[in-house]
Amino acid sequence: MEYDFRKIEQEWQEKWRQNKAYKVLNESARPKYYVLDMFPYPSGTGLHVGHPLGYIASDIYSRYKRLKGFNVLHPMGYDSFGLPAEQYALETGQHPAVTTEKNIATFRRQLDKIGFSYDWDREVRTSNPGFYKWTQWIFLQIFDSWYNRITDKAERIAELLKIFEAAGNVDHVCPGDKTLQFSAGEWNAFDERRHQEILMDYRLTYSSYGEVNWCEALGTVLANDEVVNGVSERGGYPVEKKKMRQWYLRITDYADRLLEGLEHIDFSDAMKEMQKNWIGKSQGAEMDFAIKDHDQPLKVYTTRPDTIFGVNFMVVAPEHELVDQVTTDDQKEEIEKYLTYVKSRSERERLAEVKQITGCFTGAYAIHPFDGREIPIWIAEYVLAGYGTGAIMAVPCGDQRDFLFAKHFNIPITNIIGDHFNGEEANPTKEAILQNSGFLNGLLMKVAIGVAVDKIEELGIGRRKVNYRMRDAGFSRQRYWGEPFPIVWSNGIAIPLDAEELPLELPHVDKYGPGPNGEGPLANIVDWVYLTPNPSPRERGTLPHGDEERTDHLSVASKKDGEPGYFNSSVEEWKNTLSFAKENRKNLTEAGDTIWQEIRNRKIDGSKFRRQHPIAGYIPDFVCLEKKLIIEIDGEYHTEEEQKKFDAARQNWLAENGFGMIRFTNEEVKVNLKKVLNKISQTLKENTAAINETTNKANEKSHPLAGSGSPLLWRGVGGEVKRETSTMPGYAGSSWYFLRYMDPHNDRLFCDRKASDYWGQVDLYIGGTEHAVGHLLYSRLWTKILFDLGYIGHDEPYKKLVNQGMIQGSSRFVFRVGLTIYSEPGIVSTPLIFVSKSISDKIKLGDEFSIEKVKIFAIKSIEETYRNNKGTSITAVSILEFHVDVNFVDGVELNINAFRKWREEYNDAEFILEDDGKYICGVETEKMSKSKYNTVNPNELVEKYGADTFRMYEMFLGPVEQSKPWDTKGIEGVHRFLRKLWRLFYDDQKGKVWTDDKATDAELKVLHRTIKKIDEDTERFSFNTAVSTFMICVNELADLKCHKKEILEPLLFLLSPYAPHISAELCSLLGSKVSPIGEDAEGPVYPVFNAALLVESSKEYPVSINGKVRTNINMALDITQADVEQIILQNDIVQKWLDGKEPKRIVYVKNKMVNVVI
RNA sequence: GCGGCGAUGGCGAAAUUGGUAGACGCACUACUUUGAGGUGGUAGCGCCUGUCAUGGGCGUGGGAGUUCGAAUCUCCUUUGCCGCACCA
Repeated sequence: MEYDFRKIEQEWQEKWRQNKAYKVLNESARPKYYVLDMFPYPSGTGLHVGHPLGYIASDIYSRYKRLKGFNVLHPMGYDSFGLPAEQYALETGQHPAVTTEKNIATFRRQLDKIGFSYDWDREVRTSNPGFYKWTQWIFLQIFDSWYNRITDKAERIAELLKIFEAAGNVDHVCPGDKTLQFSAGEWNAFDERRHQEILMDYRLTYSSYGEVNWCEALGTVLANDEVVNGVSERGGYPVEKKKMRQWYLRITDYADRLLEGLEHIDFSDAMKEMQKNWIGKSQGAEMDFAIKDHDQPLKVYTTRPDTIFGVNFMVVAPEHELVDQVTTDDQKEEIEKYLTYVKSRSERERLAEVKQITGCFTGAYAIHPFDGREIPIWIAEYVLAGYGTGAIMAVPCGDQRDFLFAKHFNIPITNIIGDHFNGEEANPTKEAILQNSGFLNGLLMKVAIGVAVDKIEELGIGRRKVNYRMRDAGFSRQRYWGEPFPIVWSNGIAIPLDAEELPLELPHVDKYGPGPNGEGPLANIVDWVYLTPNPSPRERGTLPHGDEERTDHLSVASKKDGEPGYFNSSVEEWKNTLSFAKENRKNLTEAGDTIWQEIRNRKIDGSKFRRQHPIAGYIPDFVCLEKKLIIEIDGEYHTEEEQKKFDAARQNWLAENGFGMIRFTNEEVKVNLKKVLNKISQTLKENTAAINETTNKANEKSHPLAGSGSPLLWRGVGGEVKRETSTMPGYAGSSWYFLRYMDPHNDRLFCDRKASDYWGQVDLYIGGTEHAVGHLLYSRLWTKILFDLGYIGHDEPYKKLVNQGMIQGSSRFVFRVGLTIYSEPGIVSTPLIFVSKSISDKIKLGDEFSIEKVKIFAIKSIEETYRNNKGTSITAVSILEFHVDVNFVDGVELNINAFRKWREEYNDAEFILEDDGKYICGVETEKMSKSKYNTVNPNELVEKYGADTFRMYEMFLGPVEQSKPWDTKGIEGVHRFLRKLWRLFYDDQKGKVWTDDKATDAELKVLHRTIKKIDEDTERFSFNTAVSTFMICVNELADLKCHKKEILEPLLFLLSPYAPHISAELCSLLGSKVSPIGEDAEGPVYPVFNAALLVESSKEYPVSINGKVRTNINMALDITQADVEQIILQNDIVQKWLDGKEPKRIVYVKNKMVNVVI
């Protein structure tokens, strides 16, 4: 019986799927364990061998934990919102939802082949409304929160309101505007708009104008971590600074807690270091320098207040607000010139020319607070507006940049550190004794820092200050394929949707181009954006479609109801309606006029009524848009039966959209105006409840206007109401997805507290380093906020993080000959010639002989093509390198035939080979990528060797955390091992060879050594050594000719996490009572190590002379020092090395070794 | 410039606490199974040197140090990768 891995793997995968072997429940008597992979972005290129590395590692660990008796949560999903799908849509017109769906299917097919133990019932996709409903919901919770510095946690905005009403903001500095101060009285006197503006400056997600990273090519803003060296991380497009309204996460409020939290989690040093760097906390002082002939001081930030007497000049950022004010008339021109120059330079140029020294003197002087010196104020690019105060005190003897600047502009340098400064370069030491430093003279700099700040604070010219490099994270993108913000704007105030109105679904678009004014594609969908009933074309902004093809909900409704006259179906019709309405206003009835006089100018309840204002294509007598109330005065026209029918249909439609209507007859108005007005006032008050009801009804029916926001909240705001048209960034969904896995189908909450309390933190998180400061930081932030708000019980999402290394591709190159041809009679085409590695090397080195050889070869080829062409000569030969698909290369030898077929133009290519007739390719290790033709498809390997082999080989390559080049060749060794294992059970010739015989001590020793090692290795993620251990074990059992079930069955349980299919098959053939997959286990089924079996009574002690091992001597393990000495000295080899001398010392370490020192 | 991580045979690597450096696998060599290829099996395989044979010297990027003993600890240095970067 052969090891037919294809059949075995297919059958078992099918079986596990059918009996839901990997289903995980939220309640269990067993302890929980949560193993998580970073879910993939489903890209169009599918998986290469680098992707599954982490998945295999986590799968092995999950299976291992399961066998050890844990209830293991091991889910998988897709981060399916994102830029690439949308870029693809822009290029091809295919809807991102469609391509994403397709890509996911491909991913799933590939993943399934590898035999993972995911519970697919818990799958999440960030682009599913069922998922992003909760992303939006969490966003709203964050929106409704602020950071209380006193309790040091996020709290609800309602709490903040209470504080403001009672005490103003004296205890709570406004993070958005630190200068803002108001008392309770002032607060209470502010109007609603001012309230909302101030609250926005406190919210943890907020919208504000700010400098953003704008990427023109991508048509969107990017977060700081998405910009690398001045270009976009994706695509490498230029990024510029631009002022725009954006949403932000106030992550800076959490800087300290994010920093502090790192102490309690198990991340690699590198990872922690990266996060620390990103947060960039620095301790220093902020201090004011008076400016000569000027009221306002210059505020600077420094981490080295001890160097205060070494200041020789001040530098402020070119963008600094004081520049304008302090520049003297003499310098105005120079400064203008410099500012123009700075503005002309893109971010990229600035970064590229970091070492260039530029700057300009403003003509102004600051006054040194201690010695009264006048210090010139300069502006220079090297000071950034965004950090600290945007101004520095320059100490050239201690700071290299200041030093270079001083040298460049011939500014004198004060030395305050004596011999530590050599005049050649700055010395940033803290160990020097200060000189020329007034009251700090004679102090060690380290000590002087504190002394200086104390003095500064005492004089009231500055204070201790902590600064962070981290900025608030941009949270909006001018893009389509992301979560829509559950926010509507009304007269500049952001109003959150009600929870019941979520999810706010992403509307369908046909075009993905940007909207007007730098807005995203959603801005093009007028009907979706504008919630003001029946907005005018002016309100709508631009018109996306041609007039004739405009088919919005209004016209749809009109067609449905068969009311051609009442609803607009085109702009033309709308205009008609409008002019009709205008006409109507001139011809008010008597009753109408009576009412109008009573309700105009917000006379009733402050509600704004309009008369004859077109709405939903019809023109009611009066309408209050804020409260969605219509008043009709029943004229004669409407008494006709036919018109009554229309009225009913219309009223029905209006009701569905949240409009209430009250009607009066002309008589009523004339006879009892007071009663009529009372009724209006009454209805305005009551209407809110009715409106909510109708809105919900509309939602259920998924009317085009469904989810149009809560009218209740618009009260008192009025005016144009439109949706936020940005979408959330890629990291929104991934900031909390690990919580959704715990309770994936919950439609009442993002995750039940019971579920999150049960599963708690992710015990093991495996993924790449590329998310160090993006996803990992943001998800830590969201977790902390959700914790503060009481939705979950832990404030760090991941207990332990393991970063898998990158698998690099091993690229292969071919060397094409580049020829410069001189041709007498006319043009000849260049022959396509490829030379093998050694020849190309020689040509590159300028080896005359090889160049001549190639020339002759080329001439011959040309002459053969152009028979009589004798006038051709070759003047120069060069070498061009091209990536060649690694699949055409066996090791380094090119398969010439396959290569010829690769591209049409290669069909007739000629090859100059090595002496042994082979074409040898160039080799280089680089990132695995389709464009480099060095990707290896895991499915081809699974097809050829099986999933078990593939899994083990990926692990065998080396430590999971290390980057390493892929080499397909080695997979044979692992495959050999699995076949060797199989032969312990079944032999090709003899068939079944396994027996029920009793195991010997030697065999048990082999088994238990293996159990111990595998257990330890798996526990510490040393999967490569575990695979070796399996190999050693099988080699030893084969040597012992051991075919005993007693030994082999436990071995299969050990192996099962690594190679589940073969283990399951062999266990089944052995007739095992328990599955090695662990699906039916109530408790641990993992083999238990029995130390007693490994106890030895003696050991081959290595004996070294002066540290070099010379022989081995077998001695009892518990032998004493005295006995050792006696035995050792009798040994021939030791005698030989002693050469008659007495040993100085004999070191004996029990269970280790013996060392004789001569 | 700052920070982090590494450097061990032809290659991927192992050495968990300072205790026999190179386990395991690939590649390679020889033999064997087979008609042949593949497969399977046996043996060899760090470098240098040497023999009838036991052997000897060197060796974990380089240099110094601590130690009876260092791939492992300390200092210096070279170099590679990764991250941050006019961050005051």
